[in-house]
Amino acid sequence: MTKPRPTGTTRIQREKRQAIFDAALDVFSENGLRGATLDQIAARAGLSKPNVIYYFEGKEAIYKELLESLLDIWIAPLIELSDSDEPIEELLAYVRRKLDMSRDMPRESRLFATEMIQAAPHIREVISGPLKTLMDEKAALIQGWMDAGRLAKSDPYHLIFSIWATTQHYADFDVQVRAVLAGQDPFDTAPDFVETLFRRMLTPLG
Amino acid sequence: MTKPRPTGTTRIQREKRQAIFDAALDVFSENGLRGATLDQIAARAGLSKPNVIYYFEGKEAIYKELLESLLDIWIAPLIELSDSDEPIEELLAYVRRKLDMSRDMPRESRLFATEMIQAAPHIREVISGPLKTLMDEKAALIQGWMDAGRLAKSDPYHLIFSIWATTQHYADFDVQVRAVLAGQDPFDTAPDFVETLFRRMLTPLG
DNA sequence: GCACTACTTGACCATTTGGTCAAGAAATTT
DNA sequence: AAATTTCTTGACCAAATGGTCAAGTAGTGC
Repeated sequence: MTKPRPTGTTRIQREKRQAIFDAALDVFSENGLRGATLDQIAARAGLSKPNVIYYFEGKEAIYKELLESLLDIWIAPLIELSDSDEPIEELLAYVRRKLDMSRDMPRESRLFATEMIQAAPHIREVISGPLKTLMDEKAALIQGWMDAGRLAKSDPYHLIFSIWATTQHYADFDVQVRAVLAGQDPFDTAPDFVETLFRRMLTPLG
Repeated sequence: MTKPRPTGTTRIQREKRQAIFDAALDVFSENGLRGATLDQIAARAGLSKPNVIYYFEGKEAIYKELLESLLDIWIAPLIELSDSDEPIEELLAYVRRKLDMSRDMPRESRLFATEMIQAAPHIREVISGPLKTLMDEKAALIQGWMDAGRLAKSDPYHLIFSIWATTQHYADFDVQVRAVLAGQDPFDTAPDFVETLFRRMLTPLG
């Protein structure tokens, strides 16, 4: 028998659970699951440690629920990628959305990055299940565009990987990027660069 | 007064310290500094915990010395990037070396990635000092090629970032990449893709 | 106001973990 | 082989940490 937890959705429950999620996102994205402590999360949420445990089963449960609640948001841009008369613009819009997410949701990006680097023990099934299915679907869409000559030919999977890599880099390695750029805001210049990069990659030759 | 540590370089000291570094690279790259334990490191090195402390000041010291000892190796490819009659081939060779490192040294890649994601508290000075200087130098080299019309114009800093991002992605997100590719070895197909990507990006238009 | 439920927390506990220490086992030197 | 130094570890400790619990404090419906 697990201890009873609040299941309803009173105002107070929504607020406190949200506060815990916010705090947990801060802490987990900075230190990973193992490096984070309940005390840190509780302090940053403005709650006592037992109070946090009142709302969640424990540290691991917070982490897992947080990851799962963010997964949908995280892959939404890829889901939105759909057939279009202008495949290049469609893909560049995807690139732009991903770059916007790196700018506006860096903690989420780092959270997923850390989870992936550590072999994704908590979302492995999602990755090799629904995410793979989604990737196959979108790769087929892109392949179709390539076959129709509307897009330069290349490997659709690696294309998506390279979009992920270049855009997420600005969130995950923010410190390094900013140190090297010495004060200049990366997001002032990155959009133009990545657009150029992928436009050249996608545009069929002459 | 800090406790005396072995300073000489006897055979046994070299071997044991190396064994600890190897084990630490495993453990730190999987869990980060805070997520790793001395017991894990000791066990994987085949030593007792006090024995590990005999060779290093402590957990943090192992981490820091490991990071620093790997830094040189890690940035060596960028140092090697130098002036050439064929700038595109020179840069593509750099891309290839970085991709080879992702394939052959994934633990090192993940170690640095985790450190960066966590705001690089242990190598910040290196990043904003020597690494920035190196980047400025290489960016100027690349800018020179662009000004001479031998390379398509773009932002040299972002160009290097995108090379880092795309190549390191295959090491850091190995699990995800392999899950999506369903058994196919990423490194069979990645080299061609990244070469195409950057060749198109670098080749001046008509 | 009263009864009842939802919420909150100080004090506490068991385990994990970074690190110490004294004493012994191997090497090495003389 | 005796003396000396280097290496090794079982037992131990203090702090950190995930989690519990009983007792109390708000809310809420009547």
